Amino acid sequence: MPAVRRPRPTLLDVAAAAGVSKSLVSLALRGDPGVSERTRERILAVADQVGYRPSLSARTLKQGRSMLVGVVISSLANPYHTEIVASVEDAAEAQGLSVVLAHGSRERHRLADRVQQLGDLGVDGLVVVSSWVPAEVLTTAARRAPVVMVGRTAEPVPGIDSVNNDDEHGAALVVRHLAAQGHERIAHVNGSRRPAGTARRRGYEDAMAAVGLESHVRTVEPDGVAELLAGPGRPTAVFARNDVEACDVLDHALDAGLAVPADLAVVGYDDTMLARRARPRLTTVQQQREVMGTRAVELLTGRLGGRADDVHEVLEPRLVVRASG
Amino acid sequence: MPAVRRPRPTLLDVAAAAGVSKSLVSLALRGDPGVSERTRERILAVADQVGYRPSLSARTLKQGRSMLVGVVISSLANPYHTEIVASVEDAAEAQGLSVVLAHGSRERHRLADRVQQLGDLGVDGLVVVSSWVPAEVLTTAARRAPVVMVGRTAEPVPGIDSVNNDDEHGAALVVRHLAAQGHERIAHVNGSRRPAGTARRRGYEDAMAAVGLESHVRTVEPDGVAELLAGPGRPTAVFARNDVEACDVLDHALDAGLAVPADLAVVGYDDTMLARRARPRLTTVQQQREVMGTRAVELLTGRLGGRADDVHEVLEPRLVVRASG
DNA sequence: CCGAACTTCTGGAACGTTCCAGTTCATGAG
DNA sequence: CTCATGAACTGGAACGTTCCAGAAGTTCGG
Repeated sequence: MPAVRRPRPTLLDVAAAAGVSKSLVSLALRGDPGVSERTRERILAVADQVGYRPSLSARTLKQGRSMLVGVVISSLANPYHTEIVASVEDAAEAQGLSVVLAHGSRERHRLADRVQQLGDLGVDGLVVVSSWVPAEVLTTAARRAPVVMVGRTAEPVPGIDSVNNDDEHGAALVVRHLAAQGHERIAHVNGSRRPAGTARRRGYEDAMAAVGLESHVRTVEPDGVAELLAGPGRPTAVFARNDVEACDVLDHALDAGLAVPADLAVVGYDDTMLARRARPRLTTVQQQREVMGTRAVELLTGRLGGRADDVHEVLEPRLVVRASG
Repeated sequence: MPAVRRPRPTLLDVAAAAGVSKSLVSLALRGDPGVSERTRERILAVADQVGYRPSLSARTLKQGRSMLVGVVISSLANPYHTEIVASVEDAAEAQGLSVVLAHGSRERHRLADRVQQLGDLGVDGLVVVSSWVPAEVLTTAARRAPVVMVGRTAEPVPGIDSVNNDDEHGAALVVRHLAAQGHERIAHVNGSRRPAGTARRRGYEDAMAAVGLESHVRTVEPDGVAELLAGPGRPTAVFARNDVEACDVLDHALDAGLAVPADLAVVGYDDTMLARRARPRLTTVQQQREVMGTRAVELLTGRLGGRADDVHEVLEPRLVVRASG
């Protein structure tokens, strides 16, 4: 099989083979009612037989829309992000939109490049699952197609919608849960200066104060965990800013010979598959991921329908209590 | 900021604003040497100022190529797949190609749809990171753009190149390693009927025979692990077909009160981040993932350069010994 | 001072669609 | 028999690029 790559057949080829005009082929393939049953069938058969496939570039160029939603994600390694992507995809598909994914790991400018690239491709909307994209890049992109930030909302950017969970509230849920179990020395592991991290830290601090534990507030960087668990006044509970870091805490606890949750309660955030795999199973905060995807796509179509005012959707997170604390 | 979406500026708009012809703008933006320095700078400035961005649909339509590589992946949840994608992306970028990703989880036909879709989009090459795509879909796709299967190679498909590791050999490495440590009752957990699973099973069986342990060959489905570890003649070592299932084995060992590796050695396959996170750290088989991406892109460009014969690249896997066995 | 050679720029055709304005032809009302 | 109606189909323009052939303008050897 020599795998000869000849120029792909076009509408004209199909038209010639079927003995009709290109316009009629176009109409038939798109299921236009004004084509007689007999001819439609014949055209479909011919198209199939010559292996015709439409050119999305040509269609996009002519129609000015692509029926494509671009999704930009900063890392494929973070299950939280990828799980959101899946929910966006399901929602888009339900609207007859297809999703193309781009990820720009490592450097920040690569992410920005990918946003532009998807824009150049002609997507009808853009979902950004990362707070790591400069605001001006988003604003520029939004001149051509609506943009929604999902899951990792940065400061609101004018003209850009967002869907997120209430990180402060989620953190408060954790603190109240731990406090209710009698924990007082509740530490927080959080090395992030980005919006979600900041909000969770603030939620932790405020909630600690609200339950009268402000004197026990103690926030450490991820690489300070070993030290945190070694000291004499070590905490009885640790709330980590996400599941990944919670797993690291579990790991350190194991090294330090601490039983979880007997000696140390550990709680994460995001309810990713890491939480469901960890031993003991991780107590964590669940965001409504499927709702996120659905709402994101709704916001896009809303913009395409002409809505001009910004919408910032905030979903209520839910505490999932498992074995770790 | 009302986020008004006006029609994007085109070459003609830039040309008008700069007082030159559209052709010259095109040349200037693409860095053609036949444009005088002065004019180029002026054009670039104007383009920037009106916010011009090229239309990839128009360019692809005219040029017949998109400088895009499509990557199709069956699941974002499998770290093995996503880590391959990252390596493909790096390699493509180094060649001036951009990557668009599509994933079709769940049903098989969705995956096939995404392959077609990327083809319709006009990608110059397709990398399929999944053995779950029907051969005839690949063959059809290959008529328009070269296709390479990576990492989960199915039976060779005529006209389709592939890059994979030697699963049989990898399995043999594991068996030899365990046997050398004195293990005899080495069981195999493998519920996959797909090519990689089958090859690893065969590699396990053959290697067991080669070290004189054919009487201890015992292969179980993933849901038979609890039973496997409970019985009286339980194995002293388990080789799982991938890291995910190895982690499940670790989980069951914990439930059964077995110490790893003292009571039970556990070995995985793929060397994903799961192996690096598990406790104890998982002994596993590493495939040369970066090489995979590079070779995959090389195979694509080779085809684009006119190569007609199929290439099936087989990389040698490497055993990574960690704490679990 | 002619024209060759080069540099710099331009206009139009083409890529594969969609869409609009028609055209053709049969049907049936008057 | 005529003409309006509608069903079925067609031709050409347009979308935003690229690319080719060629048009200006400039330089320079003879």
